[in-house]
Amino acid sequence: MVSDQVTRRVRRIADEMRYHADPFAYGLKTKRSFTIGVLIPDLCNPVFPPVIRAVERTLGEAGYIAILAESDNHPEQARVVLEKMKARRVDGLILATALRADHLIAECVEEGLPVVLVNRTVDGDGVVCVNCDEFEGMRLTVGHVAELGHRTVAHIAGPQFLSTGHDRYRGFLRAMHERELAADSSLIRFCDAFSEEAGRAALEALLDASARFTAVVAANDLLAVGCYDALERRGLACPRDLSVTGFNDMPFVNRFEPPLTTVHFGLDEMGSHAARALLDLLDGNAPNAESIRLAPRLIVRESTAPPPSGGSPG
Amino acid sequence: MVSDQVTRRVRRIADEMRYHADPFAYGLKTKRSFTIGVLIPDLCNPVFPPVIRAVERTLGEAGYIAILAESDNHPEQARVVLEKMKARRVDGLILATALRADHLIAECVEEGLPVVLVNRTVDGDGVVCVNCDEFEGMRLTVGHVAELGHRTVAHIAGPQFLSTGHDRYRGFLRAMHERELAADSSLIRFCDAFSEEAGRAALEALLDASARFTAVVAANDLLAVGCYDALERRGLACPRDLSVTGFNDMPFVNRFEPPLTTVHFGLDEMGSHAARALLDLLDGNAPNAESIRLAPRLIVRESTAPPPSGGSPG
DNA sequence: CTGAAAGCGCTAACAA
DNA sequence: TTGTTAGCGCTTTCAG
Repeated sequence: MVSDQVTRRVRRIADEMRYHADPFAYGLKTKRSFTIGVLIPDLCNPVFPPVIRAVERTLGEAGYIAILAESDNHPEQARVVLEKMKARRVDGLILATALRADHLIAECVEEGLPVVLVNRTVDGDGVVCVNCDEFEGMRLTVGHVAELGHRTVAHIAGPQFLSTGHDRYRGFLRAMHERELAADSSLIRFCDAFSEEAGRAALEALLDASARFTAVVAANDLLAVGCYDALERRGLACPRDLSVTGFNDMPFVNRFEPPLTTVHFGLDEMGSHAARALLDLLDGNAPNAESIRLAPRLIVRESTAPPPSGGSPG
Repeated sequence: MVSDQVTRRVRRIADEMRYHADPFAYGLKTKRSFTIGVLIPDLCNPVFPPVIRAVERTLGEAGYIAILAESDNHPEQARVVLEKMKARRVDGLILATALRADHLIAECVEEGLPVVLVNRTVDGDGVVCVNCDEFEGMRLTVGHVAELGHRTVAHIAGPQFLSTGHDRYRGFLRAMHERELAADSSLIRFCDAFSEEAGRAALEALLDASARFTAVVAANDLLAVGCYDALERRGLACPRDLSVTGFNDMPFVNRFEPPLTTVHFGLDEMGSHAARALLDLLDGNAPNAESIRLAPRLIVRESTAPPPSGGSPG
């Protein structure tokens, strides 16, 4: 109802005067903050920066900003932080911290707060998730070590209360079965965190036990580099004495010693998908893809090799 | 004027009812958002996560939240993003993107918006900076390679429009002079970004030139790993053919091949100092430390060794 | 000392 | 279609 030209002129002058609609007044009236809460376990895990970056970009293009917080892997910390975000009147949430059975999420959903999970899923449905196809990732990994000639392969599993830990564990079992390899339960160790420290401890425990194995499939890259540490402490070499694989292909693992064989998927892609799904929710549309599952790809580097001929280190 | 007991009871009931003062109404009235803008060049540079984490923690304890944005090393992007932050009515700014002569910062200061620079300084004064003692870092580095027996040392310098690039360059020159080593200008290459790619290109250029050198001091870790790439392309080995050093000791460089000799300083410490300085400013106090300079420490790892006896690669 | 009311800068509903 | 106004939930001032 107003000419384009006038619109432009007004816009220009508004810019010149550096006028911005006051977000407080706007929000007070409309209850919208154009702010999204993004909750991750740990910023210093190199997996997250690429996804956060993609999330912030995608959100930013739509006029939203993200407020970032870490849970430090503590559910009670997650609760505190979530409460703060709600107090800040966030319009929606992107969570990378979800437990498999997470009442915090159920709560948000009940309150009608749009939520998207990234790199996590939750048991049951009703909440949009974007993650990697963990089963396929494990199939690729196990296939690779099997083809290298490994028959006894160990698994350093992640926390089973996290979907990534649980799905990769189940994926490992299934893939072993498909390859007709025995998944000896004494060759599986569960970690209570996705950390280098936990990975090191788990592999040391495995090496201390009498069982023999020539390859170890870790549930993520951090766990895998923890395995490097365990090997170093024992004076063993990777991949000469033991092949190790990771999951995530986080930045820089290609430069590690040895460069890590791992499962790659688009971390930035994961972030932008998640943000877009949330924007859909925010627009009141059901997101066009209910849950998004990214295709993984195995990146073979130098941490895997055929098994040593003279036996195993275990 | 109200009893403690009553206060507690009210607090408890408010919590139970999940009452939160509305930030919109509060902000509309008071013009305070309890929000800080944090601007960094690039989230995927591993230096930043630790500082951001520390910043967010410190700010969070004081009831503030951070909104994070990346400039992608583009001043015009920085301007856009800063404008958005101002539109969001941030109470203050923490900038890791400052140019040495940055009118954006001058502008903020004029507007009375509290600003603290982190890992950057700005020419002249009037703005609080927290960074590492770059000169001392370079003194440590040059001292180390000199003591290893290197006489001809090259420098891959960072962008000179950034204080880190400029100060480390000057620090290199000064340290060489102190060691009575010639700082041959043909052995110095300037990069226009702190990136692996720029570091690789710079070292390749140096290797292509006829000058000889046995060690290269890179202005940061990313540049240093770029040097690794250049060496690999030429079939040269570090440190056998060439010693290389970095700066920052970013996470995981200890796992690189070879583990990088580099200058360490507390990234988290830098972040918390910056946040605390900003909180001081916000409280109307002049920050108790005008500008904070962190002490560096050299971490000797395996990327440096005595010079090869048979000459140099250059 | 306590309680009422104005007003922050917007949007949306309504009246003209 | 256009202009006016109530009111969002706080803080702060001012009157009681």
